[in-house]
Amino acid sequence: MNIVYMGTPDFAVAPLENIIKNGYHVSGVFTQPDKPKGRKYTLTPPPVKECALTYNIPVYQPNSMKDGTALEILQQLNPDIIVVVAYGKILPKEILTLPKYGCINVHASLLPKYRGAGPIQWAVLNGEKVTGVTTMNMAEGLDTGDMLMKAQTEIGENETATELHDRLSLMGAELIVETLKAVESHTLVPEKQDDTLSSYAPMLTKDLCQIHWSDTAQKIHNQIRGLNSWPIATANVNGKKVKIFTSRINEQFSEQETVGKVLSVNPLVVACGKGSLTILEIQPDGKKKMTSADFVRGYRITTDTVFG
RNA sequence: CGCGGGAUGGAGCAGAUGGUAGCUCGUCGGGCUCAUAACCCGAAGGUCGUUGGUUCAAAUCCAGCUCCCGCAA
Repeated sequence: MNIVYMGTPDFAVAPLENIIKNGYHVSGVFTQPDKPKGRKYTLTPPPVKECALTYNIPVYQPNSMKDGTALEILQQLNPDIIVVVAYGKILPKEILTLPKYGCINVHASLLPKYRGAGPIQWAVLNGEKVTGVTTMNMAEGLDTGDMLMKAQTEIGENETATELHDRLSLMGAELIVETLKAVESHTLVPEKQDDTLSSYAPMLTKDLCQIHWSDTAQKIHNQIRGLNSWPIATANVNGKKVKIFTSRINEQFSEQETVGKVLSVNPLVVACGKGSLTILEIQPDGKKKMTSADFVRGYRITTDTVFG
């Protein structure tokens, strides 16, 4: 089977590799153009590109999928199927219908829930207990295609979006290969999505970062987990901004405390609207990430300190 | 040349107006405890990122360089 793969970030690397390792022929990889990154504004290739190059697979990075050049390339590659994993571009109908078996996509949620660009993070932010990956036949709508296979997993109480991301990436890698095998043996039974159960998970923005200590400890904990590793939940201490990377829910100290007040310094515990949070990893503005113990020492945190 | 913060013993930080380098920890030794991440006593450990300049004298002032980080993309 001749496959063209489309994907961009880390999430899409494992699935690509697993497809290759299972002996499928990947004749071309589409990925987003290199983008300037970091303070020095250096042009950085997307992870999928670097991966594809190590396997000597031709890489294509069109700016647009709609101007016809992508279509031309695809016609030459003549894939039996296109596999799309977090590519980041909408495919026009001409491309969706080009391959014999169409385009299939791996999405990091149990569809129809969490359609969109941020399914993993939003599942954590909302405190979901279970999530998974879904493969589907791509349709013109965003993540609305008929579902092919699913795999589900529990979200750990303290699991961060980063950790979940990595696990789902591996699950997606397994599931896409299973799906491809099923495509070949024609044993798939596509299942329509129930649109009434759907929800949308947009890309994260920095508006979500600020912690409101009047929220429940559970909600803030979800916020911290879900925004890790980007864009990271933030708070203010003694007039300085800090990023909070890791926390644990603390049921004790729940009542009648000023919200945001430091209840304990070792370990560092902060009062919330309901319950309290133990802070484990924190990063002051302009500094490196450090343990809360180091933070308490260097920044003179006492039980009179109040987080804002 | 996008904006800004920073580089001080193993860790995190203080060190206005230049003149013996400190704090909270950690480490090592000892003590007290049935015991302890607790407490008490003592010790070791720093070319103050790098190069040059100003000065009788610079961690502290000036310039260049390297690296780290936040914002913006």
